[in-house]
Amino acid sequence: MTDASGTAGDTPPDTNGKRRQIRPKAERRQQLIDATIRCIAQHGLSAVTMQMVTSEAGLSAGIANLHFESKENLLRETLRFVAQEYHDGQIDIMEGSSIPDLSERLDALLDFQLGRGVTQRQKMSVWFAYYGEAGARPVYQKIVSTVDRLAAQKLEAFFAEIISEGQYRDVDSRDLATGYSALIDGLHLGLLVTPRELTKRRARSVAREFLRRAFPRHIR
Amino acid sequence: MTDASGTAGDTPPDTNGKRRQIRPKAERRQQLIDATIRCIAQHGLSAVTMQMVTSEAGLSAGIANLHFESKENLLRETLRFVAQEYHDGQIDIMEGSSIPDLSERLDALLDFQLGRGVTQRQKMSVWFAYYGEAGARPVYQKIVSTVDRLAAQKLEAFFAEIISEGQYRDVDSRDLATGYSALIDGLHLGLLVTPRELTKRRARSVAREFLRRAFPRHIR
DNA sequence: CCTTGGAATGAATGGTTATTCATTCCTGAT
DNA sequence: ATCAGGAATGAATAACCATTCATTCCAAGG
Repeated sequence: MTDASGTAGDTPPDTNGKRRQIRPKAERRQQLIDATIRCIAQHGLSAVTMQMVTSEAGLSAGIANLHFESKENLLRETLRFVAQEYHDGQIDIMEGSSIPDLSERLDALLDFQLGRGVTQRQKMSVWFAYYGEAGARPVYQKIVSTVDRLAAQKLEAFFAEIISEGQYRDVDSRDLATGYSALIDGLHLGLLVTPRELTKRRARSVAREFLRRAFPRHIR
Repeated sequence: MTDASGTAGDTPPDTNGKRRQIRPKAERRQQLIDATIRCIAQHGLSAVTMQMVTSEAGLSAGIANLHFESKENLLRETLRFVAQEYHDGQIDIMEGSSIPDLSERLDALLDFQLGRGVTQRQKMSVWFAYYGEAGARPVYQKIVSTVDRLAAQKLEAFFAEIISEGQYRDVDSRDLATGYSALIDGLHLGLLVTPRELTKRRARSVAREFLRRAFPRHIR
């Protein structure tokens, strides 16, 4: 980790080294949130300390309390960020005028939900760490509920479009959306806890099968 | 909670009061595990302290370290207990010669998985609290994996029976079992985190719908 | 009734951690 | 080049917590 400040040049234009750096507030906050995510993934939510986070961010001990008022605040904002990121991604795809074909859009959604970005252990760990605490912390429940509700509505509307286009009978878009969301959550859980038994490839195939049974004319 | 020791009798046969009570080792262990479950559900895994647990159990501070060597041990044994209980219940039903009819057995399984016993907030909270930490703690992963694998095999075999009896085509029992398990997990998660949006009744209906689409001649 | 093994207690201990704040020293404005 | 504002630092502090163990006292056997 000791980088090359080498011999002569003492103030090179690069941004590394141990010199104190002053950065915009927003940037520091994000830097700390990112570090928090890594720490939760690596050590588990219950083992995360402020020292750990600030050290992971490469900053000094007191800085997290400077930018977030308390540890609780930092954790809350970290959850908010992860939840937002996930749901924004989903909604972007579902509203997406970028992909006019419904079949392709369905595929894109599946790709996003079980693809590289979301199923990185890091993000999944954070996700479920908070879920685990949600039963006891109304604050967490509220954050997740808020973003979740919007995503659920969009998904329901999206499924309704597909049902209409495919003339599917005996299918309720709301129940189907709930089931699909639950299935995806459950698959994420499986990927996190029993990666040996459930590979990413098989998770995708299982989810695809669910959709195929509901929308046979839109999948495959 | 102060019960009727009433007036005179100072050594009644009841087990209450504040008097020091000596009990078998196994009983104390279970008492502490039960208290741990209640504490995790109420305060969240990361907030549980030994004081909290022993006080909840109505015992003295040092007793948890006496019967379990450490806090880590207590938490590990608590997870093992909850995992066992859940999977034993499932397996009992699936192996159940007590219910010969496959349709009825399927219903019984659903009843168990989304019925009173399992979906009590207490048990769900504990379940997901550990899942949240599993990403960072191989010990937890192992405990869950072990019981999970057995239950998954039984479920696959059970589904295979149904597929055979119903002559269902284009259905893979393994993928279906994985999907069903994931769906149930996801529904539990929804019941825990967003109880406002997902009622127990609707969760059951969603799961039932999944099974009906796979085994139309066995459901309804 | 007395004795004794060991279950249970709870005050004390030592280690850990969130938070504070006096000090340092970048950085942009003048 | 100088200066003021405030971002960043990190040592100090106070609170908390798991664990220990000397002491207490229940209960079974004699």
